[in-house]
Amino acid sequence: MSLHIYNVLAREKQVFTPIVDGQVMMYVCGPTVYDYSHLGHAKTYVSFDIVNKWLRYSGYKVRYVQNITDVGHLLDSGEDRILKRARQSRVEPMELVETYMREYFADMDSLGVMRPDISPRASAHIPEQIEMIQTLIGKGHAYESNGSVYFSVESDPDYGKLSGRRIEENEAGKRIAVREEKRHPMDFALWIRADDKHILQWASPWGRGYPGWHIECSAMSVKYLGQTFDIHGGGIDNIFPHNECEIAQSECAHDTQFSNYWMLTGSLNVDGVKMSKSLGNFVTIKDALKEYRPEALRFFISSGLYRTPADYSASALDAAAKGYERLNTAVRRVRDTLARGEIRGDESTSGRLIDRLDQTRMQFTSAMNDDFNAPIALSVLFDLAKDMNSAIDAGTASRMVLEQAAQVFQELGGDVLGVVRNEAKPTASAGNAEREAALIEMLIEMRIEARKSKDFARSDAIRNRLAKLGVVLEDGVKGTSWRVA
RNA sequence: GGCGACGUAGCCAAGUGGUAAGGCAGAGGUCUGCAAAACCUUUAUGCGUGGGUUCAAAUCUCACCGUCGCCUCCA
Repeated sequence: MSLHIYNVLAREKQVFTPIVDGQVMMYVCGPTVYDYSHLGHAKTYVSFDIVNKWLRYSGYKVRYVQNITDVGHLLDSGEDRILKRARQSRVEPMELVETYMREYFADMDSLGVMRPDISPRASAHIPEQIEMIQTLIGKGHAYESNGSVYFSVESDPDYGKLSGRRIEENEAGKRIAVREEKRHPMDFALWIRADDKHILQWASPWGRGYPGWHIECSAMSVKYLGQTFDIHGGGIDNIFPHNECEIAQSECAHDTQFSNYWMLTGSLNVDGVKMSKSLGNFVTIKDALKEYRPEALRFFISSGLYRTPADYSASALDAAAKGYERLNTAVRRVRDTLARGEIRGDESTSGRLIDRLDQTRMQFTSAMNDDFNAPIALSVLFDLAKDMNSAIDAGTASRMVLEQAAQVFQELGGDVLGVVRNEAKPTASAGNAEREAALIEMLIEMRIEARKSKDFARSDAIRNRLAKLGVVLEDGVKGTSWRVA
């Protein structure tokens, strides 16, 4: 089955056809860096990380652009949110931007999110934005008024096509304070005149000012991806006005389709309402990572569809963490069995397992090709985990089956979904790790001796003290194994 | 008020016409000195409610009830 994508523009799943065969040009709206990122951001960016990785795994050459908004994003008070925070913290605006941009990347790195190919900053693309605004004025889609420039929504018959919002409808229930400089209440700012107190300001043909929030995405996407590109992503909460305005600006400036496919993620809710900065009901990624492994957070995100809203709760995350443990226990057993060479099966006992591995790849592929259905993809991995556990228990898995299973878990569960731990790689401190392993083995031997002489008090003491150090002992039919919790 | 989603087991969550994936929790069992882990069995005659279409509906349609998002800063 070829890749199908739910295109918000058409409100249906469509066959994905890239503009250039074998190549995907993708833009995703990035964060405004004025504070720590929370799990809502994690949901969106992990979701697109999976999209990005699946496209690459499928053989596409991907150029993934995600902007960093560091100017122009206004509060409803009309104040720039970056400037406000900078003033509160008594730092330079760009110092604030730098701090939280680094934090954002650090959080994404922790979550195993592959960095975008280009992370353009709005403040570094002022000339491109001015140029685009000039084009729009030249074509009669924008007008200057009192040092600011507005986009004329009435000049764009397609305005509202993404969100399904009609200009007339909005007029009836409008709650926006009408600026007198606007011709139409729905007109939005492309360029905003700055007063003297405004620190972030640039020279322009209309005097000193700064860009509106929406124009950066239009200007930077055309620069790095072209006038028409394949996929535009973001959170559904930005469908209006932000995404709608991007389309209007770009299509009116270039007279061609902006993005062919629109993918928008569902919001992360807490007790039924959206997790957001303004409501204060958010959990930062940093705090979440103190309690849960990054793979467990990705497991939680992957257990629902990217485009439906998810509900955050401690119990939902706990359940995800346990599911993650079970899946990874199976992966660890496959790896350990291989590493220790405890292979008891051969080709005569593992024929069915070879078929299961092929089946796993096929089912995983068709799930991901069906609009990146990660929950189904995850369930396919669980089915394999169960079969591999059984095979290892029964001693029917051959070396080839174990090796291929390890590879499937690594590629699909690790490289694509990021819910499987990477195999421990040898490091500079590998010598210490070997010594530690030898010491643990020694304690296990001492415990076995104690158990043989029915000295369970002593055997339990060894197990308990190791457990306190984070080393879990498990007695199986083939002896005692250990793992780091 | 307008626009858009959604309502599936105790919880999370897939499934969009052919007879309900997966995870968590629960119950019983195997294994164990006891645990842990794993495995086996089991847990929705039913998918918000009521009509309709169909041989067949969680899936299509209509109405109603409920929840949420957006319309104002948010991924």
